[in-house]
Amino acid sequence: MATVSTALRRLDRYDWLMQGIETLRNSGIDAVRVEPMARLLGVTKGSFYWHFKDCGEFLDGLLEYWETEMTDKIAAHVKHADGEPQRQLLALLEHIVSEEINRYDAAVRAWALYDERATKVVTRVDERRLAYCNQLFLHMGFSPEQAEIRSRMSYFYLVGEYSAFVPEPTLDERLAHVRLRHELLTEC
Amino acid sequence: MATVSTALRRLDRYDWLMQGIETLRNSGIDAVRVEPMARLLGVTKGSFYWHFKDCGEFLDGLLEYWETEMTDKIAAHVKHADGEPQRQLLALLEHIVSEEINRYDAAVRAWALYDERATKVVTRVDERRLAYCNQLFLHMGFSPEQAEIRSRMSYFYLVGEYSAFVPEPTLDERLAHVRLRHELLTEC
DNA sequence: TGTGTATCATACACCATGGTATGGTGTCGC
DNA sequence: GCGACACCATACCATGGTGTATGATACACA
Repeated sequence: MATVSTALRRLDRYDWLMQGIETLRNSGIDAVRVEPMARLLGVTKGSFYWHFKDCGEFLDGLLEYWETEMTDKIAAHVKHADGEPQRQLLALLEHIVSEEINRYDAAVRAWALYDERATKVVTRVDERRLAYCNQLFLHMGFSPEQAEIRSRMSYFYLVGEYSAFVPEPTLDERLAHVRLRHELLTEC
Repeated sequence: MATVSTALRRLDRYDWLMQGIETLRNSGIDAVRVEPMARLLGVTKGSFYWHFKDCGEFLDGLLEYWETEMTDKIAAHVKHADGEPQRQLLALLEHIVSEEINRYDAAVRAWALYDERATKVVTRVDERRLAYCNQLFLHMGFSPEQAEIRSRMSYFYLVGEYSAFVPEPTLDERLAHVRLRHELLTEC
């Protein structure tokens, strides 16, 4: 057998995790299997079981990656966005919509429906986001009751838009929608 | 072997479909497998393959059942709810929230993420619901642009609430939320 | 040049499932 | 009480997955 030595770069945990994220996004958590991913990576599952003890450890790694990426991105945005809360909210919504920060959200949510570990992670992320949104409305001067309903309307819209199966509007249209929602929720 | 003849009722397609719906709701589409369901039903897969040609036919049956149940329930509600569109919308939202009409929605949406047949069905249902909601706002006198954003806010809130992982409020709280949303979206 | 180590390949045992082929069994009409 | 049929059990094969044990291989460094 001619050992064709085609620039054989060895893989590490990160390569496997990236393949897992991609497979999760494209085909769902039940397509995240060792042997198919090994084929995609051009190796065998011997590689997988070198880097990970078993599937459980791999899935925990996926969740950890997703959670930190989510919180880091939000944190990075929140930092350079001070000012009045009204403008802060608009900037946040525009950022989420234009950056497609929720790109993997649907896949992880579907996963979390039937996996307790994923449920815990998604719950933490959702509660953090919702609490942040709620604070913005409180800082605008709304009553706790109004802040709650308005923050929920802001956040659930995003989740619903990514979860519902309606033809996705263009980016421009979505940005126009953001402004209209922002107007409706802050100016009355 | 003592043939224990424990009131052995024979099954039909409907029994299998109901088991499929329950399994789908409790454990997701990837748990909808023939042999496990057969165990739950106390039979073997011989029964399944008597009533259904294969898994494809079974899954089509599940989708058909879900779609007709959804549209029938909405249609049944719409009928006896005439009057001004403003009250009609409120009645619709209250009905959806209190009847938990979206009980299987999350499971079917998760399914539809990676299955084309399910995608088509969920898309039809979502577009129908959204269009109905949109018409209500148009009848209230809102501009097409405002009707679009308000109907989307109404509907995506529901989808998002069922998809997000935040502690579900009590029924009373959710009904209070419905009234606050309705107020915000119709009275300004 | 030789040795060690990280990394992967290979082979294997084991299990779950889809689908088929065929035989068994209760029930109903006559 | 006897066929006929609806319904299910059983046995079987093919496929594809997890996890393990162990052998190959290249590269780093002496």
